[in-house]
Amino acid sequence: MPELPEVETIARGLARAITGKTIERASVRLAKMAVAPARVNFKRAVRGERVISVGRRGKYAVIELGSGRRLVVSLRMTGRLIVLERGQAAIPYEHVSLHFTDGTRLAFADSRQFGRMRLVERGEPWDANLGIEPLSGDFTPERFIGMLSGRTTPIKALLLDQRRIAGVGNIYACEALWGARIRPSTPAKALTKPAIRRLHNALVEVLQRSIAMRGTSVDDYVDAQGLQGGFQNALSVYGRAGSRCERCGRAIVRTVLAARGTWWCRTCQR
DNA sequence: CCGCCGCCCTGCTTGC
DNA sequence: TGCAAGCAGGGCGGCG
Repeated sequence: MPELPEVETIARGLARAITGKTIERASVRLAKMAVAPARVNFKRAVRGERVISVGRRGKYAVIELGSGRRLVVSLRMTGRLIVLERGQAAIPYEHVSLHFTDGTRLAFADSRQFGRMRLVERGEPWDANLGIEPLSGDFTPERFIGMLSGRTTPIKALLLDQRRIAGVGNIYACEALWGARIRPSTPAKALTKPAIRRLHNALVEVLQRSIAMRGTSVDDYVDAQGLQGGFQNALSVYGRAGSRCERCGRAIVRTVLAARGTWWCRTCQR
C-alpha cells in the first residue's frame, strides 16, 4: 500500500526520470482509470504537454504540466507508476500509459483497478479536503493537540483520516502508535498531552525513517524504477502477528479497528 | 460538520 | 490436490 513515504519515493524517482519530457500521446486501456473534467477529453488534453515537475501531496503523486494543469495520481492499494524504456513490453495491468517524445513512457498499472489518474485544470483546488502535511512545519505538537481535543474517535481512525493529516495509512498509523506506546482504540480526547507529543514525534520519525529507506514493500509497492523499498525489514508491528514485541517480548496481536487490520502490543501499548 | 456504511475489484487465503 | 467462497483495503458518495 503506497502511503506517504512510498509516494514520496515514487515522486522523487519520477521527478528525476520524466521532468522536461513531452507527452506525445496517452494510451488508455481502462477508461475509468484516466479521469478528466466534464467536456475534457483526457487523451487530447495531455497530448503535447510538457512535464514541469513531479511532487506529492498526501498519498497523491502530482505531475505538474506546462499549461498549469496537473495529473493527480492516486495509487490506492495496488497502483504502480513505473518509467519504462523505449520498446519495453507492457507490464502486467498497464491500464494507462503516457508516451513521451523520446520513446520512453510512464506506465500506470493497477491489478485491482482502484487507482486513478486525474487531470486537474489550472488553479482547480483539488486538495481542499486533504489535511495537514505531517512532515511540514505546520504540523506542530500544539496543532496536533488541538486536532485531537474533544474527539471521541479512536486515535488510530483519526490518524487514518486524510481530512486531518494527509498521507498516513495503515502501516504508519500502526507503527507510530507502537512507537508512542499508545493503544490504537484510545479515544483521541483521552490522550494526555505528553502522550500526544510522543505520538507526534513517533509519527514524524517513522515517516522520515521510511523515506530514508525508500518506503515499505509489503504488497505491491515498488518505486518509479520498479525497485522494492527497504522499510519492510524495519517494521515493529505491522503484519507481524505472533512475533515478539521488540520492546517487551510479548506477542504482537492483530485486531480489527475502523474496518482495518491493526497490529499492536497489548502489553506496552496503553 | 461528523461519523458510519457500502461499494469498487481481484489476488490471495481459507476451508472443505 | 482442487475448487469455491470469502477476505482485504483507500477513497468516495450517500445517508442520518
